[in-house]
Amino acid sequence: MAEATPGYELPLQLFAAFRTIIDAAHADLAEAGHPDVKPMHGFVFQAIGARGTTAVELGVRLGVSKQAAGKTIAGLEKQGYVERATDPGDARRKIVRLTAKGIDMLTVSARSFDRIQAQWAETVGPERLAALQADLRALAPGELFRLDVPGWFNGER
Amino acid sequence: MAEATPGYELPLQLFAAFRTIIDAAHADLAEAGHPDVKPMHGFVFQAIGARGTTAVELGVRLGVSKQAAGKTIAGLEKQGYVERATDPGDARRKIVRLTAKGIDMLTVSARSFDRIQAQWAETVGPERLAALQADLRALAPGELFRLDVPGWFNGER
DNA sequence: CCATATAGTAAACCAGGTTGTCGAACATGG
DNA sequence: CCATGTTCGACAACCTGGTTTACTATATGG
Repeated sequence: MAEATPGYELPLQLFAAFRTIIDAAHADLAEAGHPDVKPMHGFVFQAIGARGTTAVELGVRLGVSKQAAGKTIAGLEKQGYVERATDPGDARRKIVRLTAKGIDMLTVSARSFDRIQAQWAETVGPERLAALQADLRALAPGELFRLDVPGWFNGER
Repeated sequence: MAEATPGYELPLQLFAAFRTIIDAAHADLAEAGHPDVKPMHGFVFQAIGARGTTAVELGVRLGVSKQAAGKTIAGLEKQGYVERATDPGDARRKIVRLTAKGIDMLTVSARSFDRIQAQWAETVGPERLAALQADLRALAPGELFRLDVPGWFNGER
């Protein structure tokens, strides 16, 4: 039983699927009043979480340096999605928290991802989707939240 | 039947799987004498193709400006993967062609992708992998060869 | 023959990543 | 109680790759 498809199609299919989800979620976000968010911001907000975080912690979660995390935070702060407050218990730390706008974005994107997942479950059947996710987990184990994507895609090996 | 996983995990899993394949392929490439190629370059080489192209055309295919395409070409030329020749029929154009090294890189990566696919088939079973690919085709229809990935990643919306 | 369009290049800038350095604030051992 | 070490955040310098603007050289069509 030889492969029906050349091996290079598999990564392209995976990426196309990823891209399809991101584009759909982005369409939802633009419609819900967040037209200026970039593809990966939803994941960044997910990593920040409702309880807030710090630059160092965010860097660890995203798999990037604390400086890069700091830059990202600065940018999101300028756009009004997060705010920084000093930690009363530790004057070195600055707690990064989502603003109301950021929380709204997180809510919308979470709802959008759920909607897309449900739609996919409807398309191929819930058990097929569950099998797909189980297989993906088996085939690509490890940390899910590696958002050093630009650096990875263009970067060193 | 609620989803076992939050919806945002699905795109992350898809991307992680994509990234796993790309990383494995580049490990193979490094071993085969191409240690300095980046993930993006596979798309670029695919866009150049065996017949060659020009900077403007490459920019269109990759979804970036002709200047960005020109920069990429310059970098690949310096690394010896492509070469530029003047078009005898139009002195403005410069035809970009893969060198033997570039073609070797394509060959190695194609073999690598086949190997990874076969390994995945072994891991989850050929029929599960076939089902996964069939589902991906159903869920993310449309053009597989959308090479405007560089522009899409960092691009607006 | 000239006006316009196209190919390629260059400069200045931006985004986002890296490493290195540093000061301020905390933690801890002597 | 203080000296030392560590952690957090910030800054600077640099890299890659993208953008816009501007320019030259070459084609091409009215």
